[in-house]
Amino acid sequence: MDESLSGFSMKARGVGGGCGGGNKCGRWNPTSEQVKVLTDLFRSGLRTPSTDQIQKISTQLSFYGKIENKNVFYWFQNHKARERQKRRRVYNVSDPTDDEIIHCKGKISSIKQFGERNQVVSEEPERVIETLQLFPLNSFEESESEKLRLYASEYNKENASTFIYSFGREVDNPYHPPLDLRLSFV
Amino acid sequence: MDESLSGFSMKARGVGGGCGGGNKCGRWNPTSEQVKVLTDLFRSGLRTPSTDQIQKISTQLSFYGKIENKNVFYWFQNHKARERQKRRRVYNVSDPTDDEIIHCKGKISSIKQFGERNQVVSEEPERVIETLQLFPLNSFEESESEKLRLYASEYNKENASTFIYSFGREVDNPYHPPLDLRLSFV
DNA sequence: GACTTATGAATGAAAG
DNA sequence: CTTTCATTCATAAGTC
Repeated sequence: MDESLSGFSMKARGVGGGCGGGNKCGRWNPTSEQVKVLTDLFRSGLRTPSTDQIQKISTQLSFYGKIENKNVFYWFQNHKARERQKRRRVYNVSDPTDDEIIHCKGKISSIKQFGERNQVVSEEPERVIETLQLFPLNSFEESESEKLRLYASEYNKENASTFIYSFGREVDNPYHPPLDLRLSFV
Repeated sequence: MDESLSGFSMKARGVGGGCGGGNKCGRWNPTSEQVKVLTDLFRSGLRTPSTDQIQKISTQLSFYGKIENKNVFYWFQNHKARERQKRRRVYNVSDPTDDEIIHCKGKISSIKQFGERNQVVSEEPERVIETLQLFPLNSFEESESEKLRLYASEYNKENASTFIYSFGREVDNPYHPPLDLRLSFV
C-alpha cells in the first residue's frame, strides 16, 4: 500500500518497479489510475486545461500518487501534441497525391516585428467538446470575478538605465569585448 | 572552422554538430556560452530588452554561434514568461514532503554546469534589477525607475463550460469525491 | 544488456 | 503580456 500511494509511482501502468526503492528519480511516472483519469478527461474533450483545472485535476490525482501541477500540464500538452502529430503522419502516408492538404486553421500569422512562420499544417476537424457536464449542477454561485488585465508599465522604462555586461571569461575565447548595453545615460 | 562554433549547433546544446554541415534546420539552438550570457543578463535583472539592446546582445552572442535578433527577443520573452508560469504553477498540491526539484538532466551534456536556466521551482522573489553596471563608466546613474506590475486576473475566459468528471469506481478506493472542474457557469 | 519505443520534460517560435 | 504549438531532449519501460 505504501508505494502505491506515495511515491512517484514506482509501478507504471500496472507492473514493474521503476524508480527503485524511493522516488529519487526526478521524472514523474503516472500510475495507471492517473493515466486512466487523464485519458478519460482527454477523451471527454478536455484539451488544454486552465490553471484552475490543472489544479483541481492534480489535487484529485494526488490521491493515487505523487503528482504535481506541471505533470498534468505536460501530460495534456504532450497528449494533444502527439495526437495531432500522429494524425499528421497519417496524412503524409495515406494519400501522397495531392489535395486534402491545406486546410489551414486560419491562423496565417501576422508577421510580427521579428519573424514569421510559414507552417501550413493540415489539421483535422479535431472535434473538441468544450462543454461537458457529467453531473448537472444547477447553481451559479461563483460570482465571476472581473477579468481585467491591467498589465502596464515595464516597457522600455528600463531603457533609461545603463546596462553593461561583461562577457564571462570562463569560456576560452581569445578576446571578446564587453557587452555594453547602454542606451541612454542621463 | 567547424560548425561547433559557427553553425546552428543542432544537438546537445553546444557540443557536437547535429544538423550536418549546414544549418538546414530552422530552429536556433543556443550554445552553452550563449545560454550562459543570456541567463546572466536575465539574472542581472534584464527582462525585456529593447530593440537596441537586443541588437547589441545578438551581435555579441553571434561570436559564439549563429544567432538572430529574434532569437534573443524570444529567449527573453520565454524565459520571463516561464519563470512566472512556473511560479504560478508551483504552489503545489499533494505531497510537499520532499524535494520536488530534482532533475536528472545534465549528465551528458556539458551545458548544465554553467547555469541553472531551467531549474525547476526556484522560489526567487523575482528581483528585477533595472540598473546594472558592471563597468563604471560615468558618475551619474542609478536613476531608478519604478516598476509596478499590476497584472491581475487568473484569466479564465474560454472556459465558460462546466466540466465535471466523476472518478471511476473501478479502482478500489474507499471513497473519492468527483472531480469538479467547474470554472464558470454557462 | 544493448536497442527500441513510449512518454515526461523542456524550450524555441509564435499566436492571441 | 499570456497561452499555445512544434520540435527536441531525456529517460523509464518494453523488447529481443
